[in-house]
Amino acid sequence: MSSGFARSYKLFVGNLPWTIGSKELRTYFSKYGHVANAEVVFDRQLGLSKHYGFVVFSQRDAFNSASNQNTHFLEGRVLTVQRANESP
DNA sequence: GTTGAGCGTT
Repeated sequence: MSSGFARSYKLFVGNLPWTIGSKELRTYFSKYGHVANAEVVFDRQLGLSKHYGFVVFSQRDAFNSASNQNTHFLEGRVLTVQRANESP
């Protein structure tokens, strides 16, 4: 079962609106629990968001709550949340 | 000012 206990609870968040930033992302996921770090990937060449980012939770409870829902809503848009590939 | 499919700038 794809189980995997990672050292950090990192989630890959995609389908982000163009108006969303790391702070907005952290604020949204902060509802589920304490967010250790949340950042949206930006293109250094263009300076625009890449429409996806990463959210790291400090507690498994927060990660569990967020991971329990694969579909999230932010600013009226649907966000795709998956576990990051960083740590298998 | 525009766009869109994906696992990254310090």
